[in-house]
Amino acid sequence: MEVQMNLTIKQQLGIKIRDAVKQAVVEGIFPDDLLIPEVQVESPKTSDFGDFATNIAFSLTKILKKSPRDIAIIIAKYLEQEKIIKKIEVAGAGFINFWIAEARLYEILGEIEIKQERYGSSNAGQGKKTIVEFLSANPTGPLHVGHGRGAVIGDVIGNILEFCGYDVTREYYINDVGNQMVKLGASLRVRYLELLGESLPLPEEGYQGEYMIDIAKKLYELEKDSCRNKDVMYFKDFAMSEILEDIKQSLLSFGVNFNSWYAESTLYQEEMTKKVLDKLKDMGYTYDANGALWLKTTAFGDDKDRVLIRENQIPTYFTGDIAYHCSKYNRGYEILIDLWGADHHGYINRLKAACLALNYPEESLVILLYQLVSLSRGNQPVSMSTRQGEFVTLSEVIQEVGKDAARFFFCMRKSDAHLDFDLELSKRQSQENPVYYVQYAHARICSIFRKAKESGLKIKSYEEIDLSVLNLSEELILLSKMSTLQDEVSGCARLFEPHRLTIYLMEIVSIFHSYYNHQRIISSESNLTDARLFLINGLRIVLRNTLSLLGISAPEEM
RNA sequence: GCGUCCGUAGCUCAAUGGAUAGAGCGAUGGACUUCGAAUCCACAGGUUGGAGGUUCGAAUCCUCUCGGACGCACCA
Repeated sequence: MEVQMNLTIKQQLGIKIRDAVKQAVVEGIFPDDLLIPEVQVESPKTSDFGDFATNIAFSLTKILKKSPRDIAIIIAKYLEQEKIIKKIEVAGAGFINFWIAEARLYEILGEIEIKQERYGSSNAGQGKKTIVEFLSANPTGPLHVGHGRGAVIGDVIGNILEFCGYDVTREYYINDVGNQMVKLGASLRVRYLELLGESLPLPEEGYQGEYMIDIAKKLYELEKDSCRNKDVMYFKDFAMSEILEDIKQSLLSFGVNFNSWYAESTLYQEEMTKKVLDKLKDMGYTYDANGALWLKTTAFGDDKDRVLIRENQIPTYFTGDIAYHCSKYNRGYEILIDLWGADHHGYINRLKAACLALNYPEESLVILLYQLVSLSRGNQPVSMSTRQGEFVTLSEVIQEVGKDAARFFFCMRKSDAHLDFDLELSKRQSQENPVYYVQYAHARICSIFRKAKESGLKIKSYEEIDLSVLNLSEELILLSKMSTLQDEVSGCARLFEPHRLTIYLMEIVSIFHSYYNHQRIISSESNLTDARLFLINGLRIVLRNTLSLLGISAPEEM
């Protein structure tokens, strides 16, 4: 069998199953006009049900008016001779279970040897220009733990899409315009004047956090008392650039890399906002009422119309956001992915409505939500108000539990589920955190190779090794699991669900640990040793590639 | 009041509409003279909040209901 470079085993099976159904049609066993449903090939939950399984018979029962079991038997008959299938079985009410031929499983190792760090990648995205906008936390304070979740999910989605062949930009939208920024400047001004001996009250809803005092001290060190008469805008600019610098630093230590920072103020400088407003007016989707300018978002599925320009003639945040999304389209992006905290969900319809009004294709804008993180320390809830300055910063958490553990933790959960981050628990369990379970497997494999090297063993190439000695069920299960990496990654990309990768890792690593505890990799049988070393080297690459998508290190020693 | 999301083992969470609902933590009992015990093995733990419905089949979809989180601005 030649090394199959393009299709995964799962994909191959899907095609063969479809062909089998077609063949049954050709031979008149199934009716000519049969509409073949999409073939679903799944990894069964237990290996008793084989390497893969399909439920195709169930989806045909209604059309064919036969029992699923009878249909399964018919289809299975056409697949018996397939070379990649070792054993086929009709089970349960009509599942078809497949065991894959060893020779096909061994090819996985050949494919890994060739592809190395690209193993698991694909070209599903066909280079489509994609922009993932995430985090976009207001530059009014340091990032807190809650931000960590959005940062990691966005970052990993970016990695996954890239690995699937999309041309990805990660962008941070900086809200540097508006009332809150004025309050930020005013708050700094008060803190600065305090240092000069003038005591003033903080502004209403000002920023009370201690970091503002630090920033004031820094300003004082640089400028002494020369800013006494500067206006609020001056203080705003200083505070914002300090805070942004701090945010960038936190992200760097968290392994999150944005390659684009887009300031809201740019939209006004480039008159994007005005252009968009004109366009919406020309299209007849706006009207005046109560002294304000409104957009008829209700015509596109929103609950109520929304204000574009307030009575005081200042555009709303919404207007800026429409212009911002136009700018993404204008910059040539075909797929726009926005990742928002779930507290913004009420905003979705409004933005989608605006993009529809401007004739952008509906499916090109994907808005993803992640549920907020509630923080607790033991049973005590911890407040996370930026304004009042009570929060645990992301940097502190990274320092306490480590980048890898924090990233893994945030990725373990489905993003639309609430997440309770218990600081006590995460610290207490830090040594037993699942991330170590995965990393330990990688380190263990590396350790075996150090041992092998000491004994003068080398990794031979795919061509040189007799892999047929790998015939234990654990070895075959491991291989079949390794074969699904690309399927897993593209599933994550399709559904925007990065947490599947952590689950994949846990599953495959648990097979490995068990295997390791029961079998010796390096033994006196040299053929077996060569083959097993080659097997775990392939696994090492699978682990490394998956961890790298998650932005988690794959240590050689721990 | 309206809307969105969530409710699964003691705890934190998995499970494309599929087979006997699974992991980890925690509890209990075992496994290092041998490639790393951050591991493995065994055992226990459930009316998937509740009630109806849809169908070959529901934790998943629909309706109602109970609990929780978050939204419902001419704030950002």
